[in-house]
Amino acid sequence: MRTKNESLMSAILDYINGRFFETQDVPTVQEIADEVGIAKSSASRYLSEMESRGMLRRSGAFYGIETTKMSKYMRGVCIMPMVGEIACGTPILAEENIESYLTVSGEFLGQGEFFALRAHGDSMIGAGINDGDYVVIRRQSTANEGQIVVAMVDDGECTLKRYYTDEKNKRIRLHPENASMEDMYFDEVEIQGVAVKVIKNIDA
Amino acid sequence: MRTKNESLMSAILDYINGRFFETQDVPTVQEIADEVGIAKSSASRYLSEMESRGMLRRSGAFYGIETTKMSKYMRGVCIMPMVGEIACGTPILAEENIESYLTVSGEFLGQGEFFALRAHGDSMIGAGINDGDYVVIRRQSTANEGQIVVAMVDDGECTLKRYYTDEKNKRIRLHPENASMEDMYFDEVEIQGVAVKVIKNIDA
DNA sequence: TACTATACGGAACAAATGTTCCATTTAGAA
DNA sequence: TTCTAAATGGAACATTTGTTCCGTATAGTA
Repeated sequence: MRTKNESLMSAILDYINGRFFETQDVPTVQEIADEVGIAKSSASRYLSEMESRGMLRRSGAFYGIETTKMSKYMRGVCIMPMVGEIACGTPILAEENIESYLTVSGEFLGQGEFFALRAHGDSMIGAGINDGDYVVIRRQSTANEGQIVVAMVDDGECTLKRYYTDEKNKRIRLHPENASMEDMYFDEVEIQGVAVKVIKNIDA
Repeated sequence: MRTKNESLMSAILDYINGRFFETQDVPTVQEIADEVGIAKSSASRYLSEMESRGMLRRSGAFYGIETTKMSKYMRGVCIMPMVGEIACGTPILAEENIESYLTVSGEFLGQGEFFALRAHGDSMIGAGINDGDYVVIRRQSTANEGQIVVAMVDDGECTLKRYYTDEKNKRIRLHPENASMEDMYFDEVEIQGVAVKVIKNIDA
């Protein structure tokens, strides 16, 4: 008898994963066949065998291959806009403000909708947020006492400060983490989200 | 006469972008037609019109739609493995060490191959790297004086330290950024990469 | 060596893709 | 209202998809 070609299977798996991690797409059966040098029908048969062995799963009829490595990558994937300068008065996530995108997968961020904002100035230096750092924000319109928030104040400007409420005066206090700056008070601010992570460059 | 339906085009564009940013795939012409409530042939015609207007591009025959927003996202995309605990002696990027993946796009990282490592301990606290932070590493086997490197030392352990060479003694000095720890000296270390970014959680 | 179960490759297949053609409908102008 | 150019929708089309069938080649065993 003949034995199943194990090394061929791992070659196929490697090819699928490699393709996916390079171009984010999935090869067709024909492409797999060409790659490893077998007929399309054989490739199809191999894929079936590999599926029954749990090496991959196939969803629908077309383009449905998913390997465990891909699943690991896909798990809870979320595309996060990276916002640089915010044009005055525009909504934060307006198209023109978005510099690029970051796709985050796994349990890295948890539930929610996120975006990243490039910090400007030194007002939060005490919280470890320096000029030029990216701050990952979870979108939400409320905040707890002492959280770092992105708030839009009267003039349409966005600012990153620590958030406090003043029960007595019914006012909101935005507190910069910088001894040389003073707190700002507002009757109302529009909270855009809460900071959850900072991405810093390492000055080499 | 009749005029072209501009709002339908932007609806189509929104659908394509929305689909892509949610599931990372591209809808078929039929799906687009169903979505906006027109015939497949009309959808095909709209796509051609939209392409000639520069709203999107179509590469090959199948599944070839790419919008400018997608291009912006795709630009220089790179999938970065996230490494947590490193099993002793295993290569850093061994499958079992990878917790999840981060896809980075745009000019965020620049050229190179990257991975992210969860920092362990307080040895680099002086450089702003705390326990549990993720450190983004550019893979390379050499380093400049004073750069923060991931080095594999004799026992197969990986460590994150500042890198110095001692010209006189021809030895390598790994310097922790923590006053309470002492420098370590080695005849040889295997540099895995150089730290370029830190991702920190915000303690809320 | 001879035998047999198995793997393989080519062709045929149904399903799905995007495109094209053409008759019909529609919206705007006269 | 009538007319006309343009947009629409349905059907037909070629292409590509993945699968199945069947005869052949192959590898391992006796």
